[in-house]
Amino acid sequence: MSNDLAGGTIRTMDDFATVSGISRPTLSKYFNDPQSVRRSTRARIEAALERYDYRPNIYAMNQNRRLTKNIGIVVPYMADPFFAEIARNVESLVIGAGFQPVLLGSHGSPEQEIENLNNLRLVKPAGVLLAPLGRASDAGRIAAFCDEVPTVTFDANIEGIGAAFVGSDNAQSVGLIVDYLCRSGEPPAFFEMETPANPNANKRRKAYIAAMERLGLAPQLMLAKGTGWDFEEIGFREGSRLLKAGNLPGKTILCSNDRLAIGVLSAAFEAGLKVGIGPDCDLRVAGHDDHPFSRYTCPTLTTVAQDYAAIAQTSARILFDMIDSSARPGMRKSELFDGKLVLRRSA
Amino acid sequence: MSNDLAGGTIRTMDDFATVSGISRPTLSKYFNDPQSVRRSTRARIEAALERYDYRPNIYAMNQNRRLTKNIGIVVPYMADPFFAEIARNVESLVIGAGFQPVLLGSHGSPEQEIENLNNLRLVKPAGVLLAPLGRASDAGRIAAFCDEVPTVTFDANIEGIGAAFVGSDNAQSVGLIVDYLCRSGEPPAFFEMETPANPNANKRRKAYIAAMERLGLAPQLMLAKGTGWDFEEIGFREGSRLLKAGNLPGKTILCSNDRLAIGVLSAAFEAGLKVGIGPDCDLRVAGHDDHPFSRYTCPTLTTVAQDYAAIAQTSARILFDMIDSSARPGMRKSELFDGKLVLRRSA
DNA sequence: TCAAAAAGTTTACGCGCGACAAAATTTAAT
DNA sequence: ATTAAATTTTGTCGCGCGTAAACTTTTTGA
Repeated sequence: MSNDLAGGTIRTMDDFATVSGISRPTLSKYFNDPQSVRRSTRARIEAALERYDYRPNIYAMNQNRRLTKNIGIVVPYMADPFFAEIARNVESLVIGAGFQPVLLGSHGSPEQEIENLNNLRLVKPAGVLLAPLGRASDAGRIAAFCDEVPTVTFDANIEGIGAAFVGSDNAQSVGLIVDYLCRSGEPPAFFEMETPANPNANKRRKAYIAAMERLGLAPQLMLAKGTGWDFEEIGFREGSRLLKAGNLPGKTILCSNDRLAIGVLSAAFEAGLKVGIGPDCDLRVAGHDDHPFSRYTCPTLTTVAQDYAAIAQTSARILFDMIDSSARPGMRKSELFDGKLVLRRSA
Repeated sequence: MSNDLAGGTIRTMDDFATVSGISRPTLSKYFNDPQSVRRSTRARIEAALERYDYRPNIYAMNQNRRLTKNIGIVVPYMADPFFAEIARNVESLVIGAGFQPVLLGSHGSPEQEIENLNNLRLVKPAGVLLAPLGRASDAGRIAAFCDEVPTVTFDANIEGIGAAFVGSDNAQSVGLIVDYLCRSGEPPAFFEMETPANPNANKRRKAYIAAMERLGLAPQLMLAKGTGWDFEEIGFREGSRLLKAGNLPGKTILCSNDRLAIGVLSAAFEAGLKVGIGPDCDLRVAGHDDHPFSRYTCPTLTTVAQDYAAIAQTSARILFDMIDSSARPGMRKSELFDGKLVLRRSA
């Protein structure tokens, strides 16, 4: 339905200025922030936009701008539905705030993580929401990046890196499930990787020990060999080994995360063990995170849910505030959210 | 170690030309295609690059280029590990070919899918690798996009859309597993969604019917109510309903995809049914796709593996060829790959 | 009602690089 | 060594938009 008053297609902002009757500088203002022009002007622009559906050239737009409207989102492992979900959460907040998300996954590789940051540098992002790999991360390079670009980290904390960190209160969440497990049966042993990639694992181990000691019980650690991000495989393999060896410290296993627990459940099933809370059950298994798949395991997995939404919202809000005030907050903030117990059939 | 011979930092290609002793047009050629300059020149440039680590401004670069080095990758649902994996596969091929991947997920929403294509338009990609939602897709708009941008579709075919399609040969793969199931026990009933979002589901249903008739058996369809992409939930809910109703057509269920099967396995477990191939088992369940989680279900899931790697490589190669020859192939090609039987414990 | 403030217009410049043409240089081939 | 071919250099233009300054119009508020 578009009139070719200008005798051709609308390709440039100048063209659009001509057909819409609005000056180009005003249009420029509008496209950078629709709220920055008067209501009536905005209406006129948007009416014209309906008819001609012009969209500014992002390359020309961003060329002269010191900061773009891009916001980088980096997660350690996109094929993990947990991160895919939280990334999606964050993504929609970024869009809602009028920014353009640039979503990158690190595939569990520190090199890829740095590569992602380098690629982000090229798009001159206004800010970055970074869930680092953790222990494996090249902390020095990440710190250098954070010096250049306002960055908020989430999920995994690397001390001192990023302007803020938002995550879960592992002490609280682990305490919660340890309390539950002890109240409802035999106290749990803690199953985790020997050298976990994720810093949360260490915090959870400490939280487990503290919770047990608080209850006057002896902590029992079960350490799984293996590295990388194939947690189900590690949980399965090492779970099988421990179950077959028959040297379990007890009848209740608390896994450092749900993906390990999924592997352990699979191992228990293979070994012919009945997992659950009934008197006829051989084993109780619990996890941590409320992974999207944890409600379809056999049996369904008792776990602690992280507050996805709050973590996403808070980290995004902190970043937006930094961008607005165009200043780093004096102190590195650290906001932690409580987990919620999710009782299912496995424990 | 960078000398400031120019008395400052290297910000522009002109600066870099000065310090490297190479003319700017030659540098421009190099950055657009390193192979396009003489070997000795390339060496000099790369030596200088080591010292000054200059990187061209992508916005200025892409502004005047008709086609960028961007390649869009769109998958229907990033939180599905199957798609995350195939996306990652494709991504690495794109990088290997010297392009910049732009990865987008459609969150199972046709609107988001179109939005993704619109966003891609803005970055003027050299080409796009698109795994469409399928039935729900806005075929008209996607077709319009494919008119503008060289696009190869994969995973889900929408007839006539895109310059080529690369996927699995559902007739072959379903035939394979139907044959196996019939040979090793009771013939399977086919479990799928009533109105599946994915066009593969329809092809698989037809393939199932054809395979059964070829064997002289009566096809049995089990249709699950529900829409959307929460397949595990649908498989669980509808699986529970069918199992409880006790009106199963038989003792073997072939699911249209692994995610449904994961739900069905969970439902069977809840219902106290033993799934597997032993004489003491109540039910056999098989899936399709070899989903990353299918090796950790209880029991582990017998399924048909799609040839991820071949699909990714072929679709990428076809797209690269199109880009190189800067021409649409005369006929819409359709390449299909065979599935491979993956025998596990569930059937 | 009238002046001050806010918003829009006109004009003009520059960003960093792609693209091209013509001249100069290097390399390859006879 | 000489010529042709390939490559690089010099120089120049323009992409589409951000942005600043000076000016004009509209809105606001007492």
